Amino acid sequence: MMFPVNMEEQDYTTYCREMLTQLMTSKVSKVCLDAQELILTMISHFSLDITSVYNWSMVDPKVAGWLLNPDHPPNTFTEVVKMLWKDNHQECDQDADATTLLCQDLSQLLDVMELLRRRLMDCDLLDLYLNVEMKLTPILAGMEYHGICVDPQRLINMGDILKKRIGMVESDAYKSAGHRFLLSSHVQLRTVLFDELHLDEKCENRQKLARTSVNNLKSTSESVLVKLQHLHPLPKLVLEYRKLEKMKSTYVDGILACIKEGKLTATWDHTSAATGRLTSANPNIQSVPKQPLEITEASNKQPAEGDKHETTSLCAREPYIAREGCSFLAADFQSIEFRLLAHFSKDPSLLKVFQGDDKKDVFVELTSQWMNVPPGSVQTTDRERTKRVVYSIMYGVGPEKLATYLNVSAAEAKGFISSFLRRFPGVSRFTHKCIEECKAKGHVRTILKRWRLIPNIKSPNFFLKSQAERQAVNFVVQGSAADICKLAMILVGKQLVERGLRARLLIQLHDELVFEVADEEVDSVRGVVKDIMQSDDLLCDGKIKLQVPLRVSISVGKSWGRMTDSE
DNA sequence: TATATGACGCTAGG
DNA sequence: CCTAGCGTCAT
Repeated sequence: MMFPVNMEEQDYTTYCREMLTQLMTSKVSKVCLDAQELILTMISHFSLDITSVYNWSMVDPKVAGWLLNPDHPPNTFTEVVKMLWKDNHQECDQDADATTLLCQDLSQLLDVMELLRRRLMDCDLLDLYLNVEMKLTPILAGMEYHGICVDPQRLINMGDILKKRIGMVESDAYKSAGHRFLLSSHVQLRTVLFDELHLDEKCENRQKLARTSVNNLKSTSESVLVKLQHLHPLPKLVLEYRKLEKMKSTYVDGILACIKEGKLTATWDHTSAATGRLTSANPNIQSVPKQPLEITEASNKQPAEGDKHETTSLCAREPYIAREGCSFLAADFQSIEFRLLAHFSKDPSLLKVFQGDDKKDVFVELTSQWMNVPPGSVQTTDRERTKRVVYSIMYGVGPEKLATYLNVSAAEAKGFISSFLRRFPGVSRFTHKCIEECKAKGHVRTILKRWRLIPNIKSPNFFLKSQAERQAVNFVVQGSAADICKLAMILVGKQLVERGLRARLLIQLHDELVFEVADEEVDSVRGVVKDIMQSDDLLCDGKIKLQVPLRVSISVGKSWGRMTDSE
């Protein structure tokens, strides 16, 4: 590349912008470590329009390394080199000189990428790499650049309300425990609950209380406190304290700390989830609570009237506001993981649940099929239970954990699972197929051939082997859903640009996309987004056929906390 | 004595 | 099942 020296600064910037833009849109292969960061830098530095970077294409060695070994992605170029080198010459493992030399010489970048390309090809991952992952990179850079507007004053107000309430709950907790202690410390709480108050011994019909996973100590988690809350006032107070504290520390103070120049800019990480999902950090915007937190605020105006309480509802998503003249538009794949389970299992009864009327509630339909009762007479509790059972099977969790979710005995939970699997035998066939495939090949694959290596599938250790089996099944479902959502991001992005619509993707919540849209274009964008996400062509121009239709629900609002369904 | 780091437990989202 | 992030507690 040539850079002229005798140029005015403005001309120079223009020159660089033009040249780099031409380079980026050219057919020449460009290898770039951390391509997402480069694109973001270029957008900011040259004030480029996001839409102009969507067709940039580069290849990034780190993303390639992650696809090849998603559980241990390389974090630096050195690690990429090590990864290739280790696998190619396993015998001469200890020769560090060659490695460091290779890393220092960036002229090796092309060779490394060529090696990676060959490995991707051999592993049948090249198509996924070039046509999905690398096309996603500019979209992620755009999301980082765009950011989200947050009203800091709203957050500060929420923080004040929370602080007041936390103080009250704290003093109530000290009273009921009989002394002060660090309420946020699970270690101290454990001694108070079990050594001082002996609540575990008083527990009704000797329910099994959860243990901590590493040290096998008595747990103080939510499921335990729920079981203890009728024996003593303290557990309930701790539960409330934790909810308030979580909200304040993570979703008020934590978010406030991430606001820069009036907007929230999260980092979107392409390679940190082994399942192929995206993650966001600083802040993790994917975990901002959906459900509002109900708090009872003691009225301080009329203390004479005694027990007057006001209940306030705090919604963590409320302070997220669309820019002037814009609205948020959220598009949500309805129970996509469950639909994929039906697709993979090919179970006729399960498939039937997703065919026909879109307005039907799938969990009501499923409960009806399972229990042999008409959909009209399915109870809400039965519906919830069905949902839990389905997700437990998909996640591969055993009867013990399902029992804690449902608050029933392990034997009952086991009964639900086996009854479900008897009624929908395709599901068992699918899970067994996953496990067998994994045993035979050492890995499993998603619908777009993304893979995960699971060596523990042959472990002699029962716990490790069982965990590996759950991971194998879960990866196929969760990873395939991630694949489909990535395709949606790419195709919707492309279509919006082609139609010249002013809609920008802000957030991806695994099975949901949130856009910011100019008010006058909401209707057009809604149409485009829904059509594409529900289209049979979404999966590689229809080359891959799903056994079930995908359904998308749309909601629109000025605040992320107040979104209303929209046909 | 003061502060940095890593393991652990818990909980928000999906 | 898999993420991020906050808080304790030991080192």
